[in-house]
Amino acid sequence: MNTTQNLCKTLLQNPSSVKSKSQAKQLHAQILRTSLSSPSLLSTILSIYSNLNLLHDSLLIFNSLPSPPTILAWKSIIRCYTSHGLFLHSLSFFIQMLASGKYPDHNVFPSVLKSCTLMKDLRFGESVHGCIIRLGMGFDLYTCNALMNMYSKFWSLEEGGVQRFCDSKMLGGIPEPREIGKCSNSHDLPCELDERIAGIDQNGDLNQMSNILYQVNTYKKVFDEGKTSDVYSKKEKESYYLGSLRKVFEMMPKRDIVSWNTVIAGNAQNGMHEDALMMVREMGNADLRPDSFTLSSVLPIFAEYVNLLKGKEIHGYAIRNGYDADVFIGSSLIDMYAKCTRVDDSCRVFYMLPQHDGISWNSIIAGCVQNGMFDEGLKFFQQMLVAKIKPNHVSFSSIMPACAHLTTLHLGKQLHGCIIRSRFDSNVFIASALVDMYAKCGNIRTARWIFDKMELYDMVSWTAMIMGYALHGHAYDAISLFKRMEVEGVKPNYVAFMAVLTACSHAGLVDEAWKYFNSMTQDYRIIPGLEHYAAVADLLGRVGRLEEAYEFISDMHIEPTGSVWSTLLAACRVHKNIELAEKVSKKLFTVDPENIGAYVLLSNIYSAAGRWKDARKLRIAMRDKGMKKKPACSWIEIKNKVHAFVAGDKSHPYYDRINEALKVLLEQMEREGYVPDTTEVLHDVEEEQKRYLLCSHSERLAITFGIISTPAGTTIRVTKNLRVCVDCHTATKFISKIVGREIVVRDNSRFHHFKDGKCSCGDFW
DNA sequence: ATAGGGTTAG
Repeated sequence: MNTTQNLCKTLLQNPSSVKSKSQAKQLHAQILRTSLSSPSLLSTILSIYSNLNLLHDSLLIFNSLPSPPTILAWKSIIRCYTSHGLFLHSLSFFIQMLASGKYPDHNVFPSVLKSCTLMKDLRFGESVHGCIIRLGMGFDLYTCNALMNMYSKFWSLEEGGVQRFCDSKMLGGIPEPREIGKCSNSHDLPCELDERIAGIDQNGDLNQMSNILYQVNTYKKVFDEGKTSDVYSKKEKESYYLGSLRKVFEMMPKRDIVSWNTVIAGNAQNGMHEDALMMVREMGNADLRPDSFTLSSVLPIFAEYVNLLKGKEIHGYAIRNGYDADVFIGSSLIDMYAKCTRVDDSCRVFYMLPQHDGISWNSIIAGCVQNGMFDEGLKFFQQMLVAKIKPNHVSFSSIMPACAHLTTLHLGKQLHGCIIRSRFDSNVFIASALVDMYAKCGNIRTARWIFDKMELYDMVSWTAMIMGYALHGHAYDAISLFKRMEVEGVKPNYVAFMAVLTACSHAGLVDEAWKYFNSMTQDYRIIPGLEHYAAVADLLGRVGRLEEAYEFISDMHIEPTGSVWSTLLAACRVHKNIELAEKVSKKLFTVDPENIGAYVLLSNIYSAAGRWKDARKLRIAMRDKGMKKKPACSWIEIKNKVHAFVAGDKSHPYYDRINEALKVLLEQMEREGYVPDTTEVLHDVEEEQKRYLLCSHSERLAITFGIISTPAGTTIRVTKNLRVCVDCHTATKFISKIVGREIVVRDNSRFHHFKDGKCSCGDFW
C-alpha cells in the first residue's frame, strides 16, 4: 500500500476529518480509480459530502448507488435536504427509507423533526413522535431536544402546511430524486408508517411497551377522537402542545443545556413566564449554568414586565460571564432597556456590541421610535443603510411610526417605495403602519387605498384605519368600519375603543359614544382608561352639555388628569360658560399647576367676557411664576421642504408677499361676510390692529404661503402645534370658499378638512 | 438539537 492509499484509509475511517470540498473530491476520485467503490465506501463518501452540505454531489452518488441505499446513505441525504431547506424532499426520503425496510436511528430524527417544524406540519411531526417512541428512541438526547423544539414552536405552526410545497425555484440545479413516492398528501403517511413499524413492538420489553402505548395514546388523543386540531381553541392547543413539550422533557433520562434552553424558551414564548423562570432556577440544581441562549430567552420576559431591576441583574450576569458581546443578548438588552424607557442604556449596549446584525439594528431603531425619539430612530435607520445591512419587514414597521409622528410625508413616501421594491407591502404590520402614516400625514384617501388593498386585517390594521378616520373627522366612516370589524369577528381592544370614541367626539355623536362606552365595559369587559373618559368628556363639552361633562369627569373611577380637565375648559371657552370655567380651572390647577395652556385659556375666556382685570391678573401671575407661553408655530411642506411660521417672526423670505396676499384675502373674506372675532384679543389694542393680529396667526401665514406657492387645485396641508382658535376656524372656512380648494389643517394630531366654506367636522371642532 | 427585533394610543 502506498501513502495515498494509507491516507485514504485514515480519512475514510474518520469521515468527519474531511474538511473541504476538494479533499472530498480527491478522496472520491481515488476510490473510483482503485475500483474499491463498494456501496459502503460510496456511502461513506456520500456522508462526507453531506457533512460539507454539498447536496448536488450527495445526490449524484445517491442516485448511482448500485444496490439499495445503506442506512448511512439515507441518513446523509435526508440531513442534506433538511439543511438545504428542502423539507418535503427530506420527509419523502424518510418515508422511502422506512418503505425500503430500513429502521431509522437516532441520527436521522433531528433532521426529520426539523423539517416538520419548518414545514409547519405538526401532525406529521406528531406521527414521527409516535414512530420514535415505538422504536425506543424516545430517550435519545438529540431526538428529544428536536422534539421539544417542535412542540415549543406550535404557535408559529398554527397555519399548518403553508410552506408544505417548497419553492420550486429552490430545486433549480439539483437533480430530481429518483422516486418521490406517495408523498402528495403527507397526512396519509403516518398510518402507513405505523404499519411498517408495528412489528417492532413484538420484541419490546413489556414494561416499556405499556409506557410507550400510554404515550402514543396521549399524543394521538386529538386524532383518535375524530376531531381535527382546528376544533380546539388556541388555549386548548397551547396547553396540549406545551403539555407534550413538558412530557418529553420529563421523560428524558439525561438533559443537557440545550434541553433546558429549549424547554425554557418554549415556556417563555408561550406566555408561561413563571414556569420559565422557575426552570432557570431548577437548571442550577442539575449543575448547569445559564448560558447565552438561556439569557436571551429570559430577558424578553423582564422587558414585557418592565422589570428593570431583574433585567439589570441579567445584564450583570452576562457581563461577568463574558456574554455581553453576544448579539443575541445585546438585542434583548437593547429591547429590555427601551421597554423600561431607558433608551440611553439601550444605546450604550448597542455601541458596546462588536458587530451589529439586522436584529440589533432593528432593536435600537424600535427602541428609539417607541420612546418618541423619532429623529434618533431615523438616524439609526440611515446608519443601518450605510452599514450595508438590508432593512427587512421589521425595520420598516419600526421606523414608519417616526414618519407618522413627525408628519414627514416625503420620507414616508420614500420608505413606501423601498417597501414596494422589497415586496413587503402585503405584510400586515407594514400595511398598518403605512395606513397610519398616510392618515397622520393628512392623506386619508391614500390610507384607505392601502387599507383596501390589504388581504388580511388584524385588530391593529382596523384600528389604524378607524383612528385615521376619527382624526380626520370622518366619524361615520370610522363607525361603519368599527361595525365591520365586529362583524368579521375581530375583537376590539382598548385602543380600538379609543379610536371609535374619538370619532364620535369629533362629530358630536353623543348617543353612539354612550353605546360604545357601555359596550366596551359590558360586552368586552374593558376597564375604561383615561383616554376613553377624555373622549367622552370632550364630546359632552363640544356639544355644550358642560354640566354633564363636569359630573362625568368628577365620577371617574380614576383620578382625572390635567388634560381631561383642560378639554372641558376649552369647551367652556367655546360655549362661553365662565362660571364653570372657573370651577374647572380650580380643579385643573390643583392637579397640574404648571399647565401654561390652562392659564392662557382662562385668560382668553376672561378677555372674551370683557373681564380684562381678571385676564390681566392671570397674565401677571403667569409672569411671576416664570411661565412663558411658547409662540404658536405652524408649518407647511412644499416640494419636500418644510416652511415654519412662528408667530411674530418675520424672517420668512416671502414674508412681504405673504402679507400682501393676506391683505387681499382679508378684504375678499370680509366682502363674503367674514367678521373677525376679536373678542379674545387684549382690549387695549386698536380695532385695526386687532384685525391684523388675527391675520398674522401662524396658521394663516402658512395657508397663505400655501396658496401663493402651490398650483391651483392642490390640497394645502398645514401642521400646527396649538389648538385652532375660534376665529381661525371661521376664517379658514372663508378662505377655502374664496380659493376654491381643500385646506387641511392638522391641530394636535386632529385634522380639519375645509372645503367650499365648510369644515368636515361641522362646528364640533 | 436551543436564543434576540415589528404595526394602532387626547
